[in-house]
Amino acid sequence: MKIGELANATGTKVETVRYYEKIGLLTPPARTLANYRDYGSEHLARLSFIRRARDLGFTLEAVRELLTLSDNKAQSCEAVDGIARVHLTDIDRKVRDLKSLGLELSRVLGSCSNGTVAECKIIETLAPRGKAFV
Amino acid sequence: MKIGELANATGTKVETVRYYEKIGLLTPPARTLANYRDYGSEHLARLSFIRRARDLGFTLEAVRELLTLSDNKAQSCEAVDGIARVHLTDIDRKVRDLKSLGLELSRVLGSCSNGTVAECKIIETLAPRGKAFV
DNA sequence: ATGCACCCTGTAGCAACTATAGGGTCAAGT
DNA sequence: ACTTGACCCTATAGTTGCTACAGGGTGCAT
Repeated sequence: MKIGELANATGTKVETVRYYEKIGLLTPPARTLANYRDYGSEHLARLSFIRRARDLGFTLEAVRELLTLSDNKAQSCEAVDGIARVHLTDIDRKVRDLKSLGLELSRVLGSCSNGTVAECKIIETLAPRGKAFV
Repeated sequence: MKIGELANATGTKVETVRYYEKIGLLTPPARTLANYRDYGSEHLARLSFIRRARDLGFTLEAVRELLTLSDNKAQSCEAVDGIARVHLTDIDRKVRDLKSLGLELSRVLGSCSNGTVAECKIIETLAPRGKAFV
């Protein structure tokens, strides 16, 4: 498929696709006679992963790391373990944060629909954690 | 508290705190005689919210919007409703994505701990959605 | 054969930080 | 009293991750 089709299917800008190729996140695809990029379904899956991981707040470096889990079939268990473990704790935290944020938004929305404007405690849902200052 | 303490308590760089003030996300705090910024606990809560929302992949503009839910006590139900509703669907999707990503990482980790290096299907967990190209 | 929508490379601009330069403040130690 | 080190100030330049031109080629339909 052509770059515009790939971009469209993944909700990406064409320029961004070329950018990912430039920084080595996407392998350069085959070219047509007219020098157009010609992508296959593996590019589609990979780009989709990159975009959604970015949307979840992972940096490109983190994405690159996650992708090596998939790329490098014959790597040591320790490497895989290390990468996966770090990102797992990260993911757990994000799920918790998103859920409490979602709950508070639902609460505000609910009170709104029954006529009153509830006081929004949205900030408190993501209160300081860990080394809080006393 | 001083800017360094606030930054430290929220896992932020001092420069970033000043940047947020410059773009109007944080209200300018009181100053000491020596012209040092002097923050209170409301700044701590607000900055913590901003940082964690950013970490969840919300843009600064989205964060600004979420914060208005909290700031502007006397706003119309429709405005509140609109903002909350948009971000709620966003949050639901993110939770789903994070969970399947987390599951795949757990699977890889599990197979690793029992000696084998499983083939990593991490890319497939965030497969193209919606307008997939056939 | 001529639009029009798409593709190419290259470069410049924007968002959200991050680092550096050049200088002031303050508590601790000597 | 003074200096040293960790902190603060403003202002500005650099980095990351895109995004938007500029200037030109391709390809299909009218």
